[in-house]
Amino acid sequence: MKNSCLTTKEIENVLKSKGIQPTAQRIAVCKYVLCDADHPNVDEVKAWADENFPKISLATVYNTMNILVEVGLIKTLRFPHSDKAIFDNNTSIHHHFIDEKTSKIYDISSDEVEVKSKLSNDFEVKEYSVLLVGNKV
Amino acid sequence: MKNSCLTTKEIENVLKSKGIQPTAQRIAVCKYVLCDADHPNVDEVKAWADENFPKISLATVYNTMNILVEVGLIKTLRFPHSDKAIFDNNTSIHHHFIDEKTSKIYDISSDEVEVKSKLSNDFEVKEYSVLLVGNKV
DNA sequence: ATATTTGCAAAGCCTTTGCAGGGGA
DNA sequence: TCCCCTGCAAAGGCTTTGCAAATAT
Repeated sequence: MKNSCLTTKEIENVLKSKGIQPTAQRIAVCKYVLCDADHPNVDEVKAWADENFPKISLATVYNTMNILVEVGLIKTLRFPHSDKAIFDNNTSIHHHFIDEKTSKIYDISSDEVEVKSKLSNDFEVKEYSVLLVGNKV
Repeated sequence: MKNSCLTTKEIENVLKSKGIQPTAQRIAVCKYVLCDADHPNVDEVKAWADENFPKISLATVYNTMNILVEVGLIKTLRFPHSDKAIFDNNTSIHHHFIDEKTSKIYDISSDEVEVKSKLSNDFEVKEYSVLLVGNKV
């Protein structure tokens, strides 16, 4: 579940609307991260950028990902099986299934897994997500 | 939701039953981690051990935690807000609520949050847990 | 002209590893 | 005795930071 792919112009507008200067590096990263990427970590973003952009440093990739998280265009995920941050361009409520063997992450829609809270009112829930672990056949 | 506190003898037996040599350091760590600890990270385990045990190295703490995870006495958790591993001595199905402001983790029982999966059969779910984020008042 | 961003390298955490010394079976 | 465990220090992986040069407004 991703944003449909955006043109360069559209990415520029998205960034500007969030108060982010649309530099060439940031646009390049966004092209991948907001469109084609599927739960990438920083290495994957860097690898894609190295192939599709003249020059970008790892520091700039980190910097850009952090900015995108700050303005809410993407979210950071962390799962027990890895200490690397993983990024998700789907910022609405949904869940994740991780294949034990391959570590591949599958997005699971809210329709597919239903969560009913009976928590007392002193827990003000702002967001939630289910992590499912198992085998995908 | 924790194991009720165990005597040294009981911890020794637990470790032996898992094929782990009950050394003094391991017993000390277990006293904290299997009983009193509430979602500790390694630093907290080390700090506790420094106060309650003559001498233990950070490497041994890491080593012991990894062993406890391997034999299933505890589980590793990771949450988006921190890159540190967090350990949970409750190994049965339950959920977690994180207070946005304090980062305190609350255990949520399966009774309090119900999960219903409508996933197709090619997702073989072995375990699952819900992460809730918000404010605790 | 001014402020922001980039790239590089260094530094900072968290965690693992190598190895010599020590202790338990 | 032999093997495993511990502690220390070094190394490794991920991420952030400092700063000078380059770029954008």
